[in-house]
Amino acid sequence: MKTTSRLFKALADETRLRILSLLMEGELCVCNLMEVLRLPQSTVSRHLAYLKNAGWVDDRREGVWMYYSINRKGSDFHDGMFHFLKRHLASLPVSAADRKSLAAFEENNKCA
Amino acid sequence: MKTTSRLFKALADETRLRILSLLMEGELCVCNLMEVLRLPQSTVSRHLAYLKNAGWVDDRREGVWMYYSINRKGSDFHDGMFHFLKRHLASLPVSAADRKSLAAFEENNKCA
DNA sequence: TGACTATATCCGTTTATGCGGATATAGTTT
DNA sequence: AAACTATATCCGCATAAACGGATATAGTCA
Repeated sequence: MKTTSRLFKALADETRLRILSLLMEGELCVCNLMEVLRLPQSTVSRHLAYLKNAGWVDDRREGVWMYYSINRKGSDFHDGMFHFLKRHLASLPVSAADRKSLAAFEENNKCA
Repeated sequence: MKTTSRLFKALADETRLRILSLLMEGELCVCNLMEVLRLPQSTVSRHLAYLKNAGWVDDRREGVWMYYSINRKGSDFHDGMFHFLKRHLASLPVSAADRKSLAAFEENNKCA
């Protein structure tokens, strides 16, 4: 039960929900997230560490960049919640706006 | 999005999850919850107010007693999450123990 | 009305969480 | 190795939550 509440705590923050929503499109590196969220790097990294710790995301190093993605190897709880969240978050205005600004940034690939 | 994170915050606490799990069996009054959770009345009432505020539970007065139940008139989000939670929480040891001690209390109806 | 009971709310204290600049780490390039 | 870049972690501060005893409220019964 304590574990369950910890998993929910990770979802109980607007920034982290925005991050998850963005990652549902595919993996992203920290710099992409910084740009879209317009938050300092330490803040973004902290939230990512929180999400990783709770098993929501996975990371992968590629040279100097860290790519984060939704963790597909989580528990049934993770899977079910992820599926549920995907539909819900997609319908929110903030998600749409974030996706849009992500697309703009990716076009001229500022990060690489 | 802020709304969504608020809804998750309400679930991000072990005591509140235990309360929800108990209410999934049916409505209960505050005194029942106090007994099962072994927590002071102010603490239980506070958590119930929190859950009600987030739309997770509903209340009903019957004389001097307040009966709380899962709110069935919530949003799609509430409904979906409730359905998901029901299966998950049921499988946790704490839930089983709480249900057991609730049954014991209800047998000699201490509250009424 | 007054005593009693169940519950809600208040308040001061403690604990947890978020923040972001500063610093540390790790990989890359020269 | 030295300079550079991306990311992680540290640290002090500010805000928010949880706690539970004390008090207020609302209903009941005599």
